[in-house]
Amino acid sequence: MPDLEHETAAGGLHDLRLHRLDELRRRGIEPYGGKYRVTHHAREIVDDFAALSGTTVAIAGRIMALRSHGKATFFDLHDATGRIQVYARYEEGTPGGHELVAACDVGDIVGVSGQVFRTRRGEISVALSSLELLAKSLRPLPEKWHGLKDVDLRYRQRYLDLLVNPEVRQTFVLRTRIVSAIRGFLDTRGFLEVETPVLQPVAGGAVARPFATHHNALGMDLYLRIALELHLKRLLVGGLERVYEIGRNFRNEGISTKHNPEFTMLELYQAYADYGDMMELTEELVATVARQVLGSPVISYRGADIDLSPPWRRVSLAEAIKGRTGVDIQQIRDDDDAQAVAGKLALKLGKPATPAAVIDKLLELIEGDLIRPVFLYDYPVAVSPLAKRHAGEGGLTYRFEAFVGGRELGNAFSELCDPVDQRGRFEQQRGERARGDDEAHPMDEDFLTALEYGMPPAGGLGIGIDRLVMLLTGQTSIRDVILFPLMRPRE
RNA sequence: GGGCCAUUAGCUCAAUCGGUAGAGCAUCCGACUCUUAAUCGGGCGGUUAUAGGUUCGAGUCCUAUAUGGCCCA
Repeated sequence: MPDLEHETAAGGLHDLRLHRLDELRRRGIEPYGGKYRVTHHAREIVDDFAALSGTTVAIAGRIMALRSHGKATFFDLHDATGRIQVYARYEEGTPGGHELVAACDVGDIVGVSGQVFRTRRGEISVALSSLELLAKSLRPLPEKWHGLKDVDLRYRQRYLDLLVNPEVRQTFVLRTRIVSAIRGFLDTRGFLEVETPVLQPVAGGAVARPFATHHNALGMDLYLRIALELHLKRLLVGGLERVYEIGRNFRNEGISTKHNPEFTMLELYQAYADYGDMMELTEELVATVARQVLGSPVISYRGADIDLSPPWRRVSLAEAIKGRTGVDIQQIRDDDDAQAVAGKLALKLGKPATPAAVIDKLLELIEGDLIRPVFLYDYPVAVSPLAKRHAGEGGLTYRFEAFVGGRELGNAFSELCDPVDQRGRFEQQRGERARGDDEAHPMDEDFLTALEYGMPPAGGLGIGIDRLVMLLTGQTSIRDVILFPLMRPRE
């Protein structure tokens, strides 16, 4: 037997509890249980106390605090619904149960049955009549009062973050409810949820660098998808008129408070609709989800109240950029124009000064000011290789982006369904790539073949789910709405 | 990719001008039959992220590295 008086360092604690594990087994107590028949949860017992008082319940959860008074012990049991206090009392003649209580540590997962009652101090509790150890904990939990604050540890060991920081748990519960609300909204409007490939020979549908991988049996290089778009449009060709997918995209780019290499997008396509319909759908969807999940279309974000109720303001991209920077993007027609503007405003592009690059940069400059919901519409063809050309305005497309809280929330357009025009756009993008823009859209012959069979005119919409969750939960970092954000390995 | 900041006990944090590394919680031992951040008494726990350097002396100053955060690209 180790010297318990002196075996209490962190490693020592681990050894100590391993030793206790052996002790328990030696006494015929298995510290890792199986099925436990739970009859009630903490929340129910508190909510239905009047009905449950005096009845016997079986609950299970983790011991998060332990207050031992010699022959009486109180502990806080946490389950998925909340916290309930358990009261264990030493009774003459039944010492066995009490010994087991004494063997419990903070962090252990136990099943308890007993009668519901209220203590003298008024706390609704369960008076323990039997205790079953379901999982012994070998490591100390983070501090009970201050929680876990070290962001590095919070992301790397998210389970601890969830365990001790209730507001974190709440954020992720909201995330799930938001996604469910979106599904409900779309399902009732006749949209069909589908799944399309993550592994693709050509990664298209967006402007981004893909992750590359390899299929051994086929001896074939593949990419992880960067967007859902091109496969969903193939489904429009196939006669599915309203489809959507909520799926993971992968982009091989830097990490920031707005970017995680894998993130979740909603994309939906509606045949015979246009980008005006997509604006209405966007504002309706976001406001409905906010009402369902938060109870109100007015949210508080970074100290500002933002009303998400439709209709949202609509401003052309050209007006928005001109108003803020004085630049008329209609006048940026070729690389010379682009270079002139880039030089005049001292834009740092990081890639060749093409009209597309300069317009992207200008948009980035004004983005932070777009707090209240707004649609910026009619984007140039140069930055919209998959959107239908504007009938009236040369060089523009029927495309918009939605902004809320200073961030892009969604991107939509009337889909380009002319296969000849689409081929031309891809050729154009190939040119951009040849000039050094490795994010330019790749040629996709398989997709063009599909278009050549005839794709109905359609409106398409993409919404960044992580961004939407950030907006609705008041988080300012994408890592706080992704359970396990990408981290460099430690050591 | 660049700049700035952080890294001290399992967790949350102190440490004056460069002069003996501390506290609370957790943990261990003891007391205690209605406590709830239980309380009371007594202990254990540190290569101050890592590797170098300056100095009589470094948690503190310098350099590099690692990880993270914020800002910029």
